[in-house]
Amino acid sequence: MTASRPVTRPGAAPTTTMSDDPTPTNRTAALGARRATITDVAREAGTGKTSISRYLNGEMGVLSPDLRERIEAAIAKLDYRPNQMARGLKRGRNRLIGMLLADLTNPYSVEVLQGVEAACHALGYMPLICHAANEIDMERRYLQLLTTYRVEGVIVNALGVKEELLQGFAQGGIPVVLVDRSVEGFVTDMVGLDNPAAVQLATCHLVDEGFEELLFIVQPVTHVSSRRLREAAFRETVATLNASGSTLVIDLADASAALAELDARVVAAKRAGKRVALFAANGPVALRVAVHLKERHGVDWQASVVLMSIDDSEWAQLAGMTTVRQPTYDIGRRAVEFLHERLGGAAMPARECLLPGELVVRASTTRTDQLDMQRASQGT
Amino acid sequence: MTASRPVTRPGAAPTTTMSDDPTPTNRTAALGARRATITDVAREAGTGKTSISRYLNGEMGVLSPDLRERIEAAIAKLDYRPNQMARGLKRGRNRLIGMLLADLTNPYSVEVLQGVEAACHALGYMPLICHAANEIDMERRYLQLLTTYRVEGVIVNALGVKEELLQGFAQGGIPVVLVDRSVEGFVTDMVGLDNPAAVQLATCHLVDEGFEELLFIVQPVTHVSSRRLREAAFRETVATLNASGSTLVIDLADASAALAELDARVVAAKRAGKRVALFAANGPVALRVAVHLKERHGVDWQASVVLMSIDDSEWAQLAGMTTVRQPTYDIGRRAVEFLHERLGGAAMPARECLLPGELVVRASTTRTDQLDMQRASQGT
DNA sequence: TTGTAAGCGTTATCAA
DNA sequence: TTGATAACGCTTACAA
Repeated sequence: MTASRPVTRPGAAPTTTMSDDPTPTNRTAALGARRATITDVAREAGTGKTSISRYLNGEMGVLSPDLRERIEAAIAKLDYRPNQMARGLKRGRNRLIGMLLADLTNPYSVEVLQGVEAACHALGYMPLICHAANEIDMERRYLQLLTTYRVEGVIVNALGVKEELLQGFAQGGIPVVLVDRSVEGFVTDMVGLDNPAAVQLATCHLVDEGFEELLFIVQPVTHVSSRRLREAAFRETVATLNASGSTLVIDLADASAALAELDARVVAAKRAGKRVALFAANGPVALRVAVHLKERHGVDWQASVVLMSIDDSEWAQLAGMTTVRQPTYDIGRRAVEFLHERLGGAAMPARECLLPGELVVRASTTRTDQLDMQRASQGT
Repeated sequence: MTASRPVTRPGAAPTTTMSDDPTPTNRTAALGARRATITDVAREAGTGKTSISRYLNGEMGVLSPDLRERIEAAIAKLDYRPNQMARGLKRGRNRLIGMLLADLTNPYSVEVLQGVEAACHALGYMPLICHAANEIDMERRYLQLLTTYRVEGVIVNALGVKEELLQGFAQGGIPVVLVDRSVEGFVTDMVGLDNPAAVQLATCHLVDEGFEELLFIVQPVTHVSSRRLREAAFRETVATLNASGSTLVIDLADASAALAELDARVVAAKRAGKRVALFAANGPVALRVAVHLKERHGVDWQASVVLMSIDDSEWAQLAGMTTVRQPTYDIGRRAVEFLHERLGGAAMPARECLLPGELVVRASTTRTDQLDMQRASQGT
């Protein structure tokens, strides 16, 4: 069972090319497949493990140039890499940071991830990325796994976690930073979009552009604070501006009813002679709605219905759709920084970092286009 | 420095709600922030570590019901979780599988990842996901890190790795599975799309639909085998069918020249009275081209130019673009299975698993649309 | 400046 | 059926 596992050998590989040295000619060959350990290096360099460890940890001031050279040579010769696991076990910290993502299919997550990765890189952490893929069970399971791998901290883009699970980390002294949304009953650092400001920005833009009936489309707001905040901000802004607007809740897993309702409202508004604009609460909603509108109104759907959204999806440019771009990269970066500060011992009340969104104006909401819209607004 | 890190305390957290028990009232409180170890459990259960270990590893047949119950209770009481790092250190395997992705921004990667995750889950592995974000340095760095964390195997969607780096894994007895593309000079298991078949499928479709001039658009093929294979297959198919077609290389980082050339070729073909179709070698290329065409021909660009692509991007449906959908999920799954077999000791020549793509026909290449195209084909 | 030895949380060996 | 005890690969007092 633990027999030496034969290394992949050429044989009759179809498409691939060359490479035909039959024996593992390199330096590690003597050790078999086993990786060199600190003991091997010590022996090779003719010294003790301590000195190797010192070398590895950069305590150069305390090593004679001679010894240092021998160590360097030994490490190179054996192609030695310190075992992080062992290191972590001894030190009590393994530089691992858990990053739990609700849905990588949402470009938002990928972008946040990029920020997280960059910051981790800069600060010497290794992100242990967990993708719940919208499965609440997966989320729970990964959270357990993270605790099992003894991550030093976690960044959570929550799907449906309950407060208690996260509480477990906090009580274990493992800092938790929430991203995009908070978790009911759990007080901790959190980073995300300044939803009220972003929604206000967008809503004002629509009103400025002369739209008279606004329809905000959002997934079920239960337990997802960012959705709730966006919806609330929409209503509030509409009220403040004395504009006319309503909210439509759509479940992406079963959207037909909501989409029918959407059509109905659009038609009603048009009948009332109002210019109507649709405002999707995030990228996935926007895509779903766009696909529907295209099915209903044809390729030229944008002449009939105006759509904008939060999240600057990659196809937004193609569709010429106005959006609010989230500062995703910074959100990720900031989350890691929060964690880093906590890991450094910072003891302060939970913080909240709300970053501003950026309005990206495109043709969809622009006056010239509205004229087209006017012209074609007869569709039922 | 190692002082007990104060757990996040409410304070004046703005948006969040409730939770105000001032003391950590739960069971682990007595231990401070430290997680319970196997020794703690043994003491609590009034037995030795060995029995706990046996329990953890499911050797139930060798435990008296009584002891078993006590252990169960102790584990629950202390909320004990075995430390994977320590486990791995002792056992020599930590169930970690490295997954190196070239670019998560490409939905292809995310989809493959989903398959990988599912398979890992099923087989009891934990994927350690590394995202090179198109940076060749990152890729190298992550590869080093993976070796440092002693992953049991690696799945690599290569960016620009050199054979030697990967050779290091193989020689260390760590199986490597390549995804989507091979690495020159490195012979190992690999999983990906059956490029020749997929391209042939698409090309035949275009010819069947009556297109007379085909333009294949692909990123620089150097060192990315899948691109090379697709391009070759395109040329071959075109030759076999006695059709007319050419290839255009586009560098997404600096696309203007290629896009100008593209326009020129399209115009030339149309002047010659030929129906022309563009065939993008992957999703990112398709998006770039589509955005360009839209800028050039306006919202109704699809009436002027026909585009299809490999990779069924999320916006493909919105644009009504014909595509070849890759079996991404299966690719990921298969890669893990390959790894699992190697880890189980399977010693056989390197294998190659080429999965078929699926043609998804949409309006862009469909006859009725071509008529529109004909009508509007006067654009310079 | 260098080395010895103890121990991190497990599992494996061996004896009871 | 159970339990000491010795590793695993590393860091860290503490000596020399």
